[in-house]
Amino acid sequence: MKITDRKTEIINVAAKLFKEKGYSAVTMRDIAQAMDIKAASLYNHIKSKQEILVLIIINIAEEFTSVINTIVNSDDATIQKIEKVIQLHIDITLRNADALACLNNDWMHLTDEDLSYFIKMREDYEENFRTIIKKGILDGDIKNINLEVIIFSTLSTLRTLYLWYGKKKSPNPSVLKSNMIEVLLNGIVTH
Amino acid sequence: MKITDRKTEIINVAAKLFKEKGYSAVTMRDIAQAMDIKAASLYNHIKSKQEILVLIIINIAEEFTSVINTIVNSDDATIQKIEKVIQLHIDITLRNADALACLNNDWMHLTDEDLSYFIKMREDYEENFRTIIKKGILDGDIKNINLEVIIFSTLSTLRTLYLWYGKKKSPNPSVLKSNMIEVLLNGIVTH
DNA sequence: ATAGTAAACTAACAAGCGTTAGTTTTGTTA
DNA sequence: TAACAAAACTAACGCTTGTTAGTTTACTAT
Repeated sequence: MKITDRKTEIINVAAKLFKEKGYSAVTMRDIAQAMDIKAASLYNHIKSKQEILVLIIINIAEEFTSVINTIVNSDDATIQKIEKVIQLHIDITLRNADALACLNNDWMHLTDEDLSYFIKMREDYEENFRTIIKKGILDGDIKNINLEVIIFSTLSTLRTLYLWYGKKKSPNPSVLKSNMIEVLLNGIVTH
Repeated sequence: MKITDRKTEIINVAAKLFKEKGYSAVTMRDIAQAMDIKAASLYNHIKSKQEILVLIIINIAEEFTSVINTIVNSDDATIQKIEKVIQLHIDITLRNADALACLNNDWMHLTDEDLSYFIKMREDYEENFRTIIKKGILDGDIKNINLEVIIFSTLSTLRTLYLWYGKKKSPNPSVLKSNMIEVLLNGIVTH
């Protein structure tokens, strides 16, 4: 068994291209060219273009689903739970930014069961996060302002980390984590 | 002169479709069908598919550019400037969410001068926002943590407002504004 | 009514798409 | 070295794409 077989290579190369131009604008010939082979050769390893997309997106979505379930069911305090969610997004961004970009931008090109499975996971993820925040508000740890504003302000920032992190002026991962926690929890204004 | 001529209609319909599936996945036949005409008829009004994309994106980008320049050059305090930037993003989101989605997701399908013009405007926009925050840090109004974390945490949230605002549980525009200001400036934790 | 124009139509094009079939090359194992 | 499997290749398919040419319809102003 090779460390990375050819199929995994295809998926990684495709994810990178999908990140740059989007699923629909990337052709099988583009992917092949990036691997220095012909398009037809790809089909020795994968079933279809769709399969590539599914493998990129569903794996990551399942990881998010699994980890947030653990966090929700833990007996951490609300603030600790939120910090772990932040940690989760940073971890996956660092490990697989291309796939994350693909999940964010191209999920709507999934079809049938894959699409509904993904949407279900995304809804459940948001509902889990909502549960965490709701309890925080009830306990007086989180401000009692519109729930959706809190949920999506936070998730938007975490979900689009891949868009900017890695450019020259960005901090190292541990500074990133502490700064993200500070900004998302306590804001940017001195007090 | 009609209130909305046919060309404007095409642009609005196209923006909506681009928001749902992305520029590359939407065909001229899709746009035509949504208007109950044939694809060839579109060419009585527009020059090409590319032109539609350019008209959708560049208009909005220029509006962002223009307004943030006014804000930067005003003599408002830093916090007021940030509040005006938040206002700007909310305004455009409410008025033209489809075009905003298109700008966020499909700008890379612009070509040549349009592409470089857009990238220049986006860089200038971020640099203007950076200038505001830098002064805030210097004056002691903004926390002295990594500049890029502050910039992109804030901009990420503002830029992806269109993704969730308008769903059932979201607040009315004036509550949205005050809550966004509270969350982005002071965070979500009680103190 | 006639002329003129705006905006629709039909038909078709060349290029590019994902994918398949059948064949050749490459590398490993008996 | 002969046999086998993995992974590349060439060639082509049926379909869709953006777009053009030429024509017809619908409306407005003379």
